[in-house]
Amino acid sequence: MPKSSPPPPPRKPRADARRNRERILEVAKEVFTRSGADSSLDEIAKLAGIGPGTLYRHFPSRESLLEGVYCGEVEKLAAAERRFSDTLTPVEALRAWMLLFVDYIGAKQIIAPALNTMVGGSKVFECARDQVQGAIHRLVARAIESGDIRADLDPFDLLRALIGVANVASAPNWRDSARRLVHILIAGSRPGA
Amino acid sequence: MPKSSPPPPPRKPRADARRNRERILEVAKEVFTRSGADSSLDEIAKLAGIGPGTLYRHFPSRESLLEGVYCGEVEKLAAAERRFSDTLTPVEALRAWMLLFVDYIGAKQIIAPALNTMVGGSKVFECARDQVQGAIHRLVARAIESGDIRADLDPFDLLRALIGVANVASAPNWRDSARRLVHILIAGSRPGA
DNA sequence: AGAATATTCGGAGAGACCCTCCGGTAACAG
DNA sequence: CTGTTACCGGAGGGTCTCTCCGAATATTCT
Repeated sequence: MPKSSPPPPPRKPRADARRNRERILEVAKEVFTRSGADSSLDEIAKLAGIGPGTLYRHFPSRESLLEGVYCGEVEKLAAAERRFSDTLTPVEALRAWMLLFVDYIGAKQIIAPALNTMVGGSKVFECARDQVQGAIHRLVARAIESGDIRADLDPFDLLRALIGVANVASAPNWRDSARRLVHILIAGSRPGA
Repeated sequence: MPKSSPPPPPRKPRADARRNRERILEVAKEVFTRSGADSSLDEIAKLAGIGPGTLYRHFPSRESLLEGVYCGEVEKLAAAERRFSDTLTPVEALRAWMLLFVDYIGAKQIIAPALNTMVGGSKVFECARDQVQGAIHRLVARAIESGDIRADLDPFDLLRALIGVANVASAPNWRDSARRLVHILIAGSRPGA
């Protein structure tokens, strides 16, 4: 007689698997930050002290590894959205969050190609995309409600601009430039403009 | 006794060399537009009906090939700058040129990584960079003079934003989004803002 | 505790790509 | 027409990505 219960939680993951997964994320984050998004995956595996097979079983594609690495950062961004919304005026919360976004994303070299999928239709990066899109959507809605931002502003437009700005994070003083651009974007989104 | 005249024009380039160079540019433009900036160079050579060696002699690096392909487009942008400056008010000339930039550059998928070097310090892309930087510099200077744009606006900031926006040219309706962003950028650069 | 079993590990290897080198060949000058 | 020069094109070394499979190990059941 077969078990009557439907397939129970198959088994709990093995300890070494979890350890390896975390070590991979740790090393990948460092290597991506240092050498950009097209670093050698074999090099990451070697630095993590595992074989390429193990790396590819945990993260079948380069993009899935990038997603794994930056999902943590994205959660911090989502948390910041809640914090800013609680402590700042709507438009200042939006500004602060945008500045933080530029710092967080731009500081890590070159997530660019992966980020593009965030506004595109790709299926990967779902977790990150939903969180970021939700955050900017709420921030903009609040700022529109308070009358500081034009009602017809599409939050995605701002998001695209932010990602674009973060893309160009190579010039020597890109950071100042990016901050000035955030101010320009917000000024250009005011009702009077 | 050596020739007294300094090295005369060494020789005129061979006919097949010029033919090959043009064919390479033609094919590369199509492939880059279709498959992005990291297409296989071997594939381009094969499609052009030549060997890899020939491709690499004409264009030693991937970036130099990209520069060769897009230098023509950039010249059209420079020409448009002159035309707009002659026929439009300063701020409208700036707006029209920015919209044209987005159309020209964003329509070709993925020049992104190469474009980044345009605002960065890289030595490649010099021809294109100088033309584009000169154009936006003149447009902004004229608009500042007429009082429609804040005097402390850095033209490079706008250029970086444009390149960023063009980077994200993947979403279904990126074109409308990009046009809205140009308007936001200009509105945010006005003196009152 | 000890055996059975399922899952993970890690390296070997196929395929693609980038780029270089060099012998053959075709164009230009005299 | 002949010599010289520059160009052509493919073969090949090195690197990277990603897959496959035997060996090793953690977890579970008796």
